[in-house]
Amino acid sequence: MEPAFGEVNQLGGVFVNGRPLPNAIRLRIVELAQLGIRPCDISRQLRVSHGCVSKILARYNETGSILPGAIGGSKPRVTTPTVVKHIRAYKQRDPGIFAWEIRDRLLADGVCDKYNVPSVSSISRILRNKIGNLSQQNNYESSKTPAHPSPQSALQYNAIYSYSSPITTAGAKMPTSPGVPAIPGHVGIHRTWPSSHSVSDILGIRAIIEQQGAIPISDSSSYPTKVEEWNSINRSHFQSSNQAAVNGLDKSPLEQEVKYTQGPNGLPTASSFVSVPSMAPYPPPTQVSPYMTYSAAASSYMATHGWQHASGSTLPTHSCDLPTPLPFKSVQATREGSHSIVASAL
DNA sequence: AGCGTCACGGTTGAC
DNA sequence: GGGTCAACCGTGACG
Repeated sequence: MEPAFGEVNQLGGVFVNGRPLPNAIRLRIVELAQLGIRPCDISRQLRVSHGCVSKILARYNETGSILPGAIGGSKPRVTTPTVVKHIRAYKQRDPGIFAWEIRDRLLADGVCDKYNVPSVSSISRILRNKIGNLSQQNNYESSKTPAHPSPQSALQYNAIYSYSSPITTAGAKMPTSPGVPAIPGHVGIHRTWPSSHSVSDILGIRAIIEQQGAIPISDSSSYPTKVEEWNSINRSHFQSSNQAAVNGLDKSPLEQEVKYTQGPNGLPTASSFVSVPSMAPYPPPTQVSPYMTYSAAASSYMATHGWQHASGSTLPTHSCDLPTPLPFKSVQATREGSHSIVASAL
């Protein structure tokens, strides 16, 4: 059950333990950093722990994505149907083939790479469990018919198992690679950034005031429900969407966040309470309700149609990427080593 | 004072 | 349907 209320950190900010910060806040962190605001100031202003700010910025710097990683789930199976299909084909072609030979062939044929090739024992298990019957059947059939595997049966098999790349198919939940949060090209953020605008603009103070009436803040900044879906949503929306999906980042996630906002009792959840006063650089925590923690700006301008300047001009729609790398002194070597693959994809 | 790092307690989702 | 496990999360504290 989602907690209706988050906890309050030392800075007076609200967070939900175990859950990512709202997209809007994450985005704001990156924005502010891009504007040259020091992480410590970002931390205080958004009332997010500096460790978190550091982590988000480091991740952004490394991957180009502000999105959190995929939470939950299991490692990707290496014995995908495609792999099984190939193993089966090898076995059919050469019933005496060894598991290690199959493994080599999977690599040689490009079915797998060194990172996802099944172990010999896995292959043996596949041979035993999934292909054993077929082999026996083939043997049985071959005893009745000339000893070559029926092309037809192979076709049938392919018909059953053929499935295109999970990524290229719509497979929304098909993992790109669990643990890989967001391939920047897909998820994140285009490498363009709004033209220069003032801090107050980007903080959206005026925008909040002006637009608050029309667009409930709570619609935007609440916690995401399924972060993992963001990626697929981004994938599907990113290129096609010509509306102001906030930077490719995330109109859809924001829409999902709306769901998250709705607590069981109808009360606003963590980040939905916002106040303009909370935009003050260092509002005294005692003054501010914990539920005002997440400043309005990010949420509200995220909620509006595109990143609207106070002037009303809409910022570039795919603007979540920054034009230049953030001025980091170092890139955090996170424990999430798997992300380096993503980073290298940049 | 600012920042990187990591233990901790928590959530999530595939298996 | 529920348990397990391994991924992730942000906080808070330490250096």
